[in-house]
Amino acid sequence: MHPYRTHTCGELREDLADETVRLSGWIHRKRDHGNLLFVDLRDQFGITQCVIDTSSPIFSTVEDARLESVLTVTGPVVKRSAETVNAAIPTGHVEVQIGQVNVENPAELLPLQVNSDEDTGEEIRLRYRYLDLRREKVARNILLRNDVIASIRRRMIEGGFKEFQTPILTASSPEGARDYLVPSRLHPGKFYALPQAPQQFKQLLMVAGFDKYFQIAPCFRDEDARADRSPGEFYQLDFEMAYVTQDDVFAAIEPVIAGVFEEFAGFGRDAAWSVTPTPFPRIPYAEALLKYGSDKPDLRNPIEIADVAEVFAGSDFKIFAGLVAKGGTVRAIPAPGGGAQPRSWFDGLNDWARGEGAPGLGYIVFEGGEGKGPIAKFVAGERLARLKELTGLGDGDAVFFSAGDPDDAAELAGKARTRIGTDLGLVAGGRYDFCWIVDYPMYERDRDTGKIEFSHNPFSMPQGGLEALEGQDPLDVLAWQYDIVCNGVELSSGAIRNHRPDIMVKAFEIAGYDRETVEREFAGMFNAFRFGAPPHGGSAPGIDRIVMLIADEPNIREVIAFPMNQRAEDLMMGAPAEVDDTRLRELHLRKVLPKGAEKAKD
RNA sequence: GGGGGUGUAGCUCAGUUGGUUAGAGCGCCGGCCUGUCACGCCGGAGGCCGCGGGUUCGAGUCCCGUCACUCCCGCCA
Repeated sequence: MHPYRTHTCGELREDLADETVRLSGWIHRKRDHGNLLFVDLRDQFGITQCVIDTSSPIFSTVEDARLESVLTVTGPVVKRSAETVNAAIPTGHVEVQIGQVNVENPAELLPLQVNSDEDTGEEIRLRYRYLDLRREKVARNILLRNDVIASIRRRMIEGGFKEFQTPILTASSPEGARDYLVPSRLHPGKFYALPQAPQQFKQLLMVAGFDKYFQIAPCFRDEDARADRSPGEFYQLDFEMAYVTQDDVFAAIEPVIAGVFEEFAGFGRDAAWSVTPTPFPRIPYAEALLKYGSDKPDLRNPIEIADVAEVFAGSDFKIFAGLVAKGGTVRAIPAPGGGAQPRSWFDGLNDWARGEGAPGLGYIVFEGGEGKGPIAKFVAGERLARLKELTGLGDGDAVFFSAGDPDDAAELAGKARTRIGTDLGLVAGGRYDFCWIVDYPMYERDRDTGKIEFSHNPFSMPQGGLEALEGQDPLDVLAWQYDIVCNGVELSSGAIRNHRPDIMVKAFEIAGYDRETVEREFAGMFNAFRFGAPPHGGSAPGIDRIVMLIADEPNIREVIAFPMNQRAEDLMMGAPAEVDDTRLRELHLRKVLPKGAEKAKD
């Protein structure tokens, strides 16, 4: 007989009755009746009830073993009587009569309760992650992650993509985040950088003649964390295709994404969530900003923002009229059915808006064919009629206003849209609503410096090519750049790349980089593009976020086996850690500077 | 770097207007219990109330500072 097990803890059924089996696992729970003891033995596959009574000489060995100790038990499978069947678990029709036991590893007092789903503080969970991972919910998420990745890989390979590995120790890349640096021992004073994404490598694979590339790629960025953004490292489904248009990229990846979501849409739920059918809707960036106040709109929220500048232009409401006259705008956020809300709800939204740095949120309630509320008296007659027309609202509804500089007004309107939709219970549940955001501007003006900068990836092909860059205001140039968004979460961004050195030079020149800088900073790619580069494009959906959405988890740590905390520390392994001077010297580094010294000039 | 929230037993939390001995559930230790499956019953141990300072006759509670964790902004696709 195998020293540890003949079956798993999820495997035994009635047909094995009277057979002697051996199981190994953790003590999930004990029920001690004094002369009769039940032990629930758990492994990845399930839980099996084992039983022993005082007639056995090893009774006290089992009784003394604490929860989460690892046991190997041997004994006959016994069919349970009808009254003692536990229909709640698959193994509930049988139990194992413990004949022999071996305590493989006893457990000390636990810092967290494995057999409970009660919340435990993040710090303890991460410090004892191996115990946290024993818990049903976390373990299920991590297994889901495996299944999702396996499904993605299968679908990509079936789609003709080839999987590649690209370097981890590489040069700083131009993504815009801080790099993680690794000092070189062989080259004093020089550093490798961990890749923020395999961006240049995948483009170089296209130049190399490989037609469809993909990789479940680790990416490293030294930036602060968020609930949906793990610090330090994360994984992307990085892919790239040669000789493609934007339509081709969408057509290739949509069935993969939609397919994976459909496959797992029932995860942990009574009913499967619906998934947007392909092709996913495409929303131009400018339209998204106007209608949703965001380039990652949650389409489960039915509210659509309207531009109502004309309603207030030249009106007696001098604040808005003045803003419009100065080139500002007024955005209306409809609140269908909002008229039924108490005054305190309107006041609360106003307080919230002030907390966001806005002067407030003006509003009008439609009632009995007229407008009510603090600013309603300024919007009467034709203006009121036009407002109703633009917002599609009527009696019983309310509308809020966000006014000011178009960018600011759109942003506040977007946040208000989310709040109002949530407050009024308008956001649909049980759905994965996908869309593409397309037609991103190539450039934007930095609000502080006034300088023209790349708005997204500098390697995107401008729509219209070189002519577009030469012929018009750079701020009007659109890029072949796109994001895929699901339920308000940005899953990826991608682009048709700029594969022409002449257009690259021009594009960077507009953003203030001379030819020499481009040739030096992006040497690998720039050189490659001189030797026959195919038109190409791709994208890189975030693996962690896909799993997060499928698992319906609000925090990315719930779908990562060993995440760092918000301050990018691994509490379990003790990383980052100090190193001794000998090792620093070997790397040609001197003792570290005291805290705060990074700001000083020397 | 900035703002919000939290910090009380091993874990999750309660703790009234500042009041005398800081509680509960789970876990742990001991006792009873042969059909439970979140077993039940009885008893027990376990507390720098994050840390430091202050106000007060008296502080878990109020004030100031600080640290940790977390969420958000900045940052980052």
